[in-house]
Amino acid sequence: MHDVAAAAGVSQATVSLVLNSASGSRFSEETRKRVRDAVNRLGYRTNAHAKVLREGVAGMIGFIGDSVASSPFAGAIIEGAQQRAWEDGLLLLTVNTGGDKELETASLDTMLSYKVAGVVYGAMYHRMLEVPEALAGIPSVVLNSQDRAGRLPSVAPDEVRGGYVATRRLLEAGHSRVGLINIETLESGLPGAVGRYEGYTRALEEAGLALNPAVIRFGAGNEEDGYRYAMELMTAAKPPTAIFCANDRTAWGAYQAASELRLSIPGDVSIVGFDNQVTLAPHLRPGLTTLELPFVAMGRRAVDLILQGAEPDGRVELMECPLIERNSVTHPKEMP
Amino acid sequence: MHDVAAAAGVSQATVSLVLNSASGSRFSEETRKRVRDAVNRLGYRTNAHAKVLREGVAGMIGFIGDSVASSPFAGAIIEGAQQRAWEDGLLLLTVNTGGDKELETASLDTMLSYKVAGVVYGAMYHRMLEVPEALAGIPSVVLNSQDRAGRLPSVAPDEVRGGYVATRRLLEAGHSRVGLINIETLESGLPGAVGRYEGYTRALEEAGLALNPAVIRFGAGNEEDGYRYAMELMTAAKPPTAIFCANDRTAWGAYQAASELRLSIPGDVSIVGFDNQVTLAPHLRPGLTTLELPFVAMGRRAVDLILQGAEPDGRVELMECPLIERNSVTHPKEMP
DNA sequence: TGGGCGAAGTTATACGAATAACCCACCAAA
DNA sequence: TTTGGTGGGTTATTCGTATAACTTCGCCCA
Repeated sequence: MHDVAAAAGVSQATVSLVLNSASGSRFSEETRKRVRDAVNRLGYRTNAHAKVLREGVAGMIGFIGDSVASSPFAGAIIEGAQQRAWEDGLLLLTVNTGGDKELETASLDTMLSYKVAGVVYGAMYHRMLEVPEALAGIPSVVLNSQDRAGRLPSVAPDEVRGGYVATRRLLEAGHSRVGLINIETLESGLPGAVGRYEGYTRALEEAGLALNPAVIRFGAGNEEDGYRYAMELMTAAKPPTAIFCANDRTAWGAYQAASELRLSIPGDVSIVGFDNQVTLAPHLRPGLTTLELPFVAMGRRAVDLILQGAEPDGRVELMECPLIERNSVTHPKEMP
Repeated sequence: MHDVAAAAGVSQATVSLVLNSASGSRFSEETRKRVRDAVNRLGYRTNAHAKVLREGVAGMIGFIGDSVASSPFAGAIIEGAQQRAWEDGLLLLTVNTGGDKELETASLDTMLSYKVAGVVYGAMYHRMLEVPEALAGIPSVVLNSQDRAGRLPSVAPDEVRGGYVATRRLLEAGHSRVGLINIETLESGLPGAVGRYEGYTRALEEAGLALNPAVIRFGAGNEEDGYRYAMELMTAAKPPTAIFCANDRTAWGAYQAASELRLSIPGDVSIVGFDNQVTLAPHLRPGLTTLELPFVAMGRRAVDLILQGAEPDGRVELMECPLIERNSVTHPKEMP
């Protein structure tokens, strides 16, 4: 900057003031031009560290994730966060801890050294987690999970509403025997599993239908169990006419079962999934109607909160999972 | 740091020297202890910006990607890069441009303001690309792609060798009629498509087999085309006994065709894929034998090069794609 | 007796920018 | 003539750290 000043024949302070033009038309147009020319000529770029040193806070937001970047889908979370950050001219300082607590502490420490404006603590899948104490010191929010201690604000998908919407979609198509292949809830206590189940029961209840254990199964959330339980359900005496699979992989398994039983989807059985996995849902035949986890929106929202100062008020913001219509749902074949 | 100095009853310089202990046993053990105690008591953390300001270069590496973070698989590239960077205590400053050139320029500019030690310019899939000029100024490497201008060093998968290994795997199992469903090469010029094809032809040649256009197809690399062309190949007069599908999605399509034709994999036809997509390859039945794109290794290697200074020597480092054995390959049914 | 030396610290300065406070010339109004 | 205001700058200081250069003290040896 001193070089620029010299080249423009003014003082360093003038250069700074002109560049940040905070002070309106404090300087003559001619001087301003000389400064700008010199800047371009010398290819000057302001040193961000000097700036931060003076101002106290950096134009960076820390992002700590367990394995977010390498997870096939949750990566979109980073994209959302980064988009939002950039809208305010901030960059993301990212770390994938892979669950390594030591790395987590150390990298968080480094981030704090860099005076990040805040920290997003993201998780690969929705759960309750322990957050590092050091986060208490600066604006921070838990993303795609919730702070077990209930202190930091969290942003997470609205699983209950998701389960409700999925089920309603089937009910409104005219189905009354709606099966469910969920992820095991009790042991895992996963908000996704618990919430989707709750949404399912709520929708049935609201429609005046009784919960029927005969058409409900709990599995591991993979295609094996999807296959196995769909097989069970569809070969039973009174098979359901529609199944809500609490994730897309389970739905894939159900597709395989249907194919093996020579049942058509959605002709013989309608299916709704959950997750909208881009490598799967659009490519199944027929395309899978499913709910999308709003990763990008959640990422954006988390940074939003940081930029607003993110008090540790323990609030949990649940974001809606949009229904993605494809072709796996229709009305039941015959209304018995 | 001045506070720490005051608390320990020494000068700021002493604190700095003790903390960086570069000067060996310059200070008495007692003084060192007093300093360390004061540091802990006050929860002092060195200000990274002041440090960078003095030293000129930051402990950060920039990562610019087109859509790497949001791509379901290439995200692993970031993980590798970050792992390697952290081994030297550096953090990653990441940006996803989504192809937006303006954002790219602007964020790169910001990174340079932050005096990053280098920049990794990563791509979602292997191709030739234009790199921003500003990269010329600092150590930088192109990752999972190549610099069209041939200036920056690149790290990319060895597609030719991958195609060769895949094909050899089938030849060594005893197949002599090995089909290929590749991605269209001519128009796209994609290194992946071109390279895998070359590897295929090389393996056949080496085995003394003639290239047989009747068992070769070029598609879009999706499951539709995989299905269609596998159908064509397997219903022909002399069907191949094995097919190398140049990506996993194509292989998935081939599985569907086989299923429809009531052909068993690998009993009636062996299949090798490419990509080792974690959401797909292990979940197909039978598990798909395929080649893995070495994302983590490539990410690591790119940062390695940066840390070594990464001269713009235009070198291209090709990294081997490991063969992932599952259950889609066996020897041909009968040797005609 | 004084010079040399090592141990243990301290002082002073630079890194690059932002900004409060000051300065000076010139003009208008009293 | 004095006072005051204003346009157009400049000077000096601050942020937090690293480190070269210097100081001080005690001890040993010629």
